[in-house]
Amino acid sequence: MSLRHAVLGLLSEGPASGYDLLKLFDVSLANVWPATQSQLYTELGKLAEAGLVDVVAEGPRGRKEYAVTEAGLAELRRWITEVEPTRVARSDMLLRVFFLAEISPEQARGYLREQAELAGKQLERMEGMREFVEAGQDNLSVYGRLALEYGLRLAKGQREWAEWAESQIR
Amino acid sequence: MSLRHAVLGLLSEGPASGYDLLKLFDVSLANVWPATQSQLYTELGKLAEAGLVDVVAEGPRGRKEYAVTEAGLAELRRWITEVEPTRVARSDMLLRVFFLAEISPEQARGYLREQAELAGKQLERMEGMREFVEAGQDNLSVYGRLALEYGLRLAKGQREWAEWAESQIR
DNA sequence: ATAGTCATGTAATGAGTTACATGATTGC
DNA sequence: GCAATCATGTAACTCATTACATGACTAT
Repeated sequence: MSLRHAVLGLLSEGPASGYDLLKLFDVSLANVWPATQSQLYTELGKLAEAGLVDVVAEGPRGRKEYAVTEAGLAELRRWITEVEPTRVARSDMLLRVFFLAEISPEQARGYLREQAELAGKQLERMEGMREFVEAGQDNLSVYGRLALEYGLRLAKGQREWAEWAESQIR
Repeated sequence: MSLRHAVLGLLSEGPASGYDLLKLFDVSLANVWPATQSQLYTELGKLAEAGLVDVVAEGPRGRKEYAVTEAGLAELRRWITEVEPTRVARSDMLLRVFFLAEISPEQARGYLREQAELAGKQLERMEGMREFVEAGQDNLSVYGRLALEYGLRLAKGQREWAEWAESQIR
């Protein structure tokens, strides 16, 4: 049930339309909780029905602007403080590692080398995001910096691990 | 479509029943790709229908032992070498970080401290798994060690990050 | 005028979770 | 005899992805 809370969280920064949220997801939560257009509109509908958000304005082209309600904010806070984050994060990258015996050592090393490179590329992308996020003064940017730092450390660790793992295979 | 490949991968080590696989998941892939009993039996059915596994024996209590076919192995190898691992790993732990402005600084620090502690506990659990995994000589254990090392590094990094992040909030 | 972007919605499908349902065999 | 464990299967529901469908407004 995290998409719901992602939407409530974004709306807590100010009212927005489904379309706005879609773009907001792309620049902020994309690496943490991606969402599709379809999912967003459906969720906004459910959220409105549950009274956690309200339609506060209608604009051109059928644009509907949503704002989070008090009940929505309460639900967001409850989720942050009282619901335990999911223990396991699925990783099909790591799942493949278990089965590397099924391919040749050269191929296995190739796989790990590619993972190291991908981590490197992601690292670069995130370094690029940094200046963007550093600029913002809104809540999302302030705390987004903590999340970005996590991402940077994760990518570095992943690259180092993949390089080490490659060296372990002979 | 990773559950399918997780099953093929486990069966590549030798024939097993749904029940066996369920236990195997718990001791090997639980932290990387958890699966429920229900999911496993359903997937085995589909896999058999697709010709990627065969029922090779039937035992007491309706036990069915499955073995991976050549086609199944080919599919497993194709998946490892040709299918790109998923880019983003969803993290509702990190998602909450974006919205920490919604709760008090004390609560936010508390949240991060708890994440640090949870990472510490997971670290201990994995240290415990280490001796178990170090003992095995099968393919799954050999490559499982690489995955375990990843988990250890990840947990350490996560703990350090959470402690750092906590210190950033005033 | 027309291309681009803004804007919302639905349908189909696949994947994952929880709960229910059932029964055989084994060890004490 | 009875509890534990072995063993499989199905149903209902939620969540996520992809594709389809439609149309209004804006800038050139």
